[in-house]
Amino acid sequence: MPKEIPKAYEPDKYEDVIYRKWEESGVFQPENLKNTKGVYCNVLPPPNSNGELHLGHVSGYVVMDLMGRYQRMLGKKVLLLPGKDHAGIQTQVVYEKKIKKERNINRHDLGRDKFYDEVYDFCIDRANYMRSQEKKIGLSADWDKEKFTLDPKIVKQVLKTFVDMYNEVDAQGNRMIYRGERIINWCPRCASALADVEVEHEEQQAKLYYFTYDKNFPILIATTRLETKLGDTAVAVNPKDERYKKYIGKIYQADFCGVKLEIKIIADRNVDMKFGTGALGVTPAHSAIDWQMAQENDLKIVKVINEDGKINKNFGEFSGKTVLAAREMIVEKLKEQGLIEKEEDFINNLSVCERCKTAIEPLVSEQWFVNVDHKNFSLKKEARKAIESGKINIYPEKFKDVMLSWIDNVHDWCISRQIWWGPRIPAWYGATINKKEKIYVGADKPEGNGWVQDSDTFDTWFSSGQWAYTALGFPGGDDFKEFYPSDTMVMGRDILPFWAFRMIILSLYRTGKIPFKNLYFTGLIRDEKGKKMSKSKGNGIEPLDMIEKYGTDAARLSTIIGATPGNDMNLSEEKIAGFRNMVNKLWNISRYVITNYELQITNYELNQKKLTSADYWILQKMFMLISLVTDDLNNYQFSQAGERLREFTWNELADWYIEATKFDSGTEKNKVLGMILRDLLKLWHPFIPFVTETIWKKLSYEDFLIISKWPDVKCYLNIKYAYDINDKNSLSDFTLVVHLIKAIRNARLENKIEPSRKVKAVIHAGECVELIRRNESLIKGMRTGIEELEVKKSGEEIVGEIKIVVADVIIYLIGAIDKEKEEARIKKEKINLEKQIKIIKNKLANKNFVERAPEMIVKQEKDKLGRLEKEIGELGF
RNA sequence: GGACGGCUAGCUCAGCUGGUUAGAGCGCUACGUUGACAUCGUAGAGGUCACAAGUUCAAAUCUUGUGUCGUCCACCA
Repeated sequence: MPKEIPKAYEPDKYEDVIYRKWEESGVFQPENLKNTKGVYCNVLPPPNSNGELHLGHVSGYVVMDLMGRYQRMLGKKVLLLPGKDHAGIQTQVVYEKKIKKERNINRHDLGRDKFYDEVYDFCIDRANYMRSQEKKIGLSADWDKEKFTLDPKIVKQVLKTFVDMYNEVDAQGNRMIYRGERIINWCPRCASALADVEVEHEEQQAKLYYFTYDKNFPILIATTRLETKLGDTAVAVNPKDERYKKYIGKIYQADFCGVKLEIKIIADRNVDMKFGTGALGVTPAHSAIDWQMAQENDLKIVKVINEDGKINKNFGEFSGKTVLAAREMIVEKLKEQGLIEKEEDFINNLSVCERCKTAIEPLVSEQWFVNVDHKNFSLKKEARKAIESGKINIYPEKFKDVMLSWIDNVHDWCISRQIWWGPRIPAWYGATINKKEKIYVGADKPEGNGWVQDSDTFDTWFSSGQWAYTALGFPGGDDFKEFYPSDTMVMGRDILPFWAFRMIILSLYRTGKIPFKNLYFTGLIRDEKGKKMSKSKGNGIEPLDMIEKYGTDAARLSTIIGATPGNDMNLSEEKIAGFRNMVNKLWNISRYVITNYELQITNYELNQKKLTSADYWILQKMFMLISLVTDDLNNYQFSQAGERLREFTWNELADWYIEATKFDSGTEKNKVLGMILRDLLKLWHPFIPFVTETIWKKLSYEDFLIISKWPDVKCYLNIKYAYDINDKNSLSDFTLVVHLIKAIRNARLENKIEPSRKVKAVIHAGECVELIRRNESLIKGMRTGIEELEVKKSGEEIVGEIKIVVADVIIYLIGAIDKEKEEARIKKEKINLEKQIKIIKNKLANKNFVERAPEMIVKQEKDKLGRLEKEIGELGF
């Protein structure tokens, strides 16, 4: 056994080496695992391969890796399947910025094909870098199977889904995927349509204008967007509004700043009578609600704003102007004519593009949509069923309701994007015959000439939404057959509507099965003040910097301990440093044990006659720890499991048991310590794989810790304890010794006895006399400063000395009293005891309590009162 | 407007299905080079568990209401 171990754990000396050895040994490949029972699979969320890993990725991967390692140790055939996402719009935005900055060009300068090729290379490059980061954090994934969303086999399936859904036609001829002119969210900068979920809302200060179209128009209306009024075809009022009832149904011709409008007055119950003037100018082409009204009232739809964010043709002097310029011109003109009655400051919600934060223009455009409530197969209803029935288990549970309410409110999903990066929609348009457009939808280009492919690409979530099965090699792949549906899916709570929902609906449609059995949401990681981390604010913590500084294990712990599932967590560098200390503590415990003992690592046959109080105690604690941590992990209580492990390692093992071994005379230490260290390393391994594997190696085990078997409580149960180890309230001998030692230390400090000063102690131990005698060396050795110890069953009260009472045991410290300080200490003790006694007496004086509370509880209180009164009596009150 | 979540020690948070003297880590105070660890040890101080009412023998824990901060959804023309 090696005896030379460095004082401090230095992660960078071991991490890369160990990771490489794991990889080389093939343990990340499920096929290489021996004697497995059952399978476990987690299809890892593919990060967008256009940047680098941030803390959010890390915290998610740590959870997944933790679960994967745990399941592997349970003996399952474990597959953690990694991948990368091409991330349509986001990557295009990133790359456009890059070429603008580096080469001062835009994508049109390159042309579609060249642009695509460059972005592809860029993604591969980023993917390589990000993979190295994923390895750095210890992810035990099967890299041989890594997938990319643009892998031909995967794209083929994505296109097939599109074709299948297009060909899904109900009795009325409605397709599940259809092309149509509808109002959509348009990002002028990305020059693309966006799905509803890709739009964010930001509050902004705006002006609300009260105006009429011309001097003959009878109704005053309010708007913030005067320029869109060029496309108004109606004015809507609430049907109950007495002010406007008489106008409903009438049609007015108006001259709005030189543009002829035909305005119909319509009634709609959604109009808020209290807002503005209670009358709303309806612009069907540029507002979702108005568009809806236009459908219901058969209104004309006049497009005002173009895809480039400028005013459409046919609007005279306004045509070609930007939205803002047109607005100013109209304000000017209306003012000249005295048609603006007033302007009000007003805060409204501006819609912006989730990716580039540009203001969204709602506009009518021809796009591809998924009908989420199709008659042949209602995606939303099927998804609801899968979740409600519990086939998909959502954790934490509160997200089940979030998911369901989201499902209920979902609209048809716009899946076409006018960008270049990503798989193209497999639709071809033929030469027009008889002015009717010919369309062909199919995976491959149709026969014949003149077919032109749709220039749009897919919403990236249409592709990543199929990841759960495409990544596993659907339909024929072995992994798909063996591992689908996967066991766990982990993602940040922010992408529930984007990803979780889409994966569920698309998987149900394509495979007829749920994509995964358990869906676990993590919270978001924020800075120490609870602010969102962002590069521009400079408050982000770079995971790789932290790993370099404190080690991967510390970084992993910092994202696990203190995190409540689904709740956001604040993280600071100090916190990570704290966990570095934790890792180092474990290192030093091991260092001490390894260098001081010839540890048994194979034979744990204990000679129970030789076990000491401390031995029994730590074995019991270990038994409890294994049971509880196992339960915690089975219930996704990672933080709690981590805290238990820290508590055991630091406060029980290091502070008490290891300290005790320095004075304890037991002969079984090499076996007990061998068992404890072995199992402790196993329990810690899923959390902090590197340091545990490093120590494991120093223990000269043949196999890697990563493929060792999860601890079994059986060997702890075989020990004959003097008390019930399943009862966590039962006091072991050692617990009393701990209380005694703490009380002695406290009394010394309170009496200001110099730490170096040795004293004599006399103990009147009553029934505990044998127990105290057995543990004499501990009581003397463990920083109590006791040199001479006299243990008796009972004796005369020793007056004028420090007197400590713990349960039935009385300790006198001889010749060290500081009268004043001792009095103060006793007084404090007394107040404390009295407080407790009072509480219990009050309870017992309450007739209702004694009568109605369970007998157990009443007895507990009575016993406690007896004990406390005895103690307080001993102290002389 | 709808919903959800937080509000517990100076800070970050645990406290599940009601019964503990309300806990942890960091920070703070005092002391300490004791044979792994100063990335350490020992001992402390510090909280009307946001507020109010209710249920109960018993409430940080359950119910209702209020306040406050935050998040999401819808949407404000």
